[in-house]
Amino acid sequence: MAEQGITPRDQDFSAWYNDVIMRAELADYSPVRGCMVIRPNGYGIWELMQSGLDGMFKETGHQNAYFPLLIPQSFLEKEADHVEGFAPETAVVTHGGGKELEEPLVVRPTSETIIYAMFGKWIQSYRDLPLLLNQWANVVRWEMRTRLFLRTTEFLWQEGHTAHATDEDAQTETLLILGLYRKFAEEWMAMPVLTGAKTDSEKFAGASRTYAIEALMQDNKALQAGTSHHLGQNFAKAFDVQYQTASGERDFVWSTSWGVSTRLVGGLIMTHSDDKGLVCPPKLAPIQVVIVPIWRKDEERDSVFSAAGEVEADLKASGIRVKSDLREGMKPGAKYYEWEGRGVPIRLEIGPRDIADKQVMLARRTGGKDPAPLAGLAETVQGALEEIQQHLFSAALARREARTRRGVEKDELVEMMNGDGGFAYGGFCGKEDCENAIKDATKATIRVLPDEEFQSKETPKKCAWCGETSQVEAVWAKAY
RNA sequence: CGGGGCGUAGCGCAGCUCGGUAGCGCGCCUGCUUCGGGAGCAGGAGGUCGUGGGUUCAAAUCCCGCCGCCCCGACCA
Repeated sequence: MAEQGITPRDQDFSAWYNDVIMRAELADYSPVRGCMVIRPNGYGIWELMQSGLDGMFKETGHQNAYFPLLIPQSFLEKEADHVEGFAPETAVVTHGGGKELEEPLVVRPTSETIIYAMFGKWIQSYRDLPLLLNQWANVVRWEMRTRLFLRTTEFLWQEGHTAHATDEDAQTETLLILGLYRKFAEEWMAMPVLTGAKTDSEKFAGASRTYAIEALMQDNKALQAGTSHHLGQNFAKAFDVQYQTASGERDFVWSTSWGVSTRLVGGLIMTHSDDKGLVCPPKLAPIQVVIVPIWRKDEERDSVFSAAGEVEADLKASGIRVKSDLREGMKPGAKYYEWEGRGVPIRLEIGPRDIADKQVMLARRTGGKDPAPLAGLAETVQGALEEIQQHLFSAALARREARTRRGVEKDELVEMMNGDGGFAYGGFCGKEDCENAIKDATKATIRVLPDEEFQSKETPKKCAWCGETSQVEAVWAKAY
């Protein structure tokens, strides 16, 4: 046994999750409590996520900017709900250069406040709107309990902040981003998500409305994978961000904020990986193809290495992220295990027999191994990568649907949430009392009030808890 | 902060009950033989036993304090 084993999912999902991260060398615990080190394999996934998302933001007219890490404490206190939500979890700098600061500086838990302070300077006219900014940054939230990628004290994310002339424009923006997040989750991460609005009790501190994408993990718990907030005029009023309209009046801007974080990496792991280690969707795999040469004698090694080099160059030329594993003194089987653990989607084995037959063996991380002719190999591999991407999405979608129940009433909701979990659709009267009662009884929360596309054909008539008239359909689940 | 587990070599652990010169597996280094699913043999390097105090001729082991980590809950992206 070369390395320690991975705890099976059905034995202990949390242990499995940590084992996969360690085996794939995605991250490691750091000397700082609650903070992780993102290792090259994990950071490579994040970089690909960044690049995919960044492209979408720019295509839709957003620009990147950067604001300070440190925020005057008084800024955070200007918006009542915001301070209430974030004050308990901030890290505060009280000293600098050996002296106590006149005003403490908060390490940003999110950047609304400092950004609106600047928006106030930059926005005078309706001609300055919309202002569409995004920043890639780190933030700090002093959480009580942390988990690698899912909740760390410091985490990496992007936060978009936009200002608009009208409520409608801000609403359109909020939903545009929600749609981008969904597209990214589904097309890049192969992770199906529900979209919808949050209830008041789950919405962002300071927002008028919060929308989210929610995914179902393999342990049937939900993961909030991204949020998009309509902030109304709350922050504009707190920071006095006004503009002059075309007709000459003054008005506060309407604004939005939205973000996804390194938590997405955790979602990716828990959506696709198996008991052998990470399974990475090809679009986000830092290494999409690994070439493992096989040989006995020296002269075989030479010819196999040269064949591997040609295949590598061929695939690279087609834009495939490929690596040759030329390490000597390591048997092929050992390499297979290592690359499987790291989630590389495709492995190409090249030995003397393959060279003689003008082929390679193509093994998929998701199962199956077949010969593939050298002629047209790049196209074959490209096709296989696309199939794997598709297959992962379909499998995840099927898993979610198998764990989804619609039209649940009290008994089924309780049984499901206290049992195997999953997404439970049911009627909701809209009262916070019912929401809380369900949470107390099952630890489940309303993940979203689903968008039309996800709503049930038969609209629930009664609240799943109290039985009174339902105002809206809700989706419950236990969540990370 | 409450409950549970744990700190001994890079990693995973044994040793602790009953005190007496620190051990195993993996990994690492060197060499030879191997190589189509986790290689074998030989030699070798590597440890203030989390930390501070106490008991003792003698502490990884017994006693007291502290620190840290993981898991489950409350808080949350």
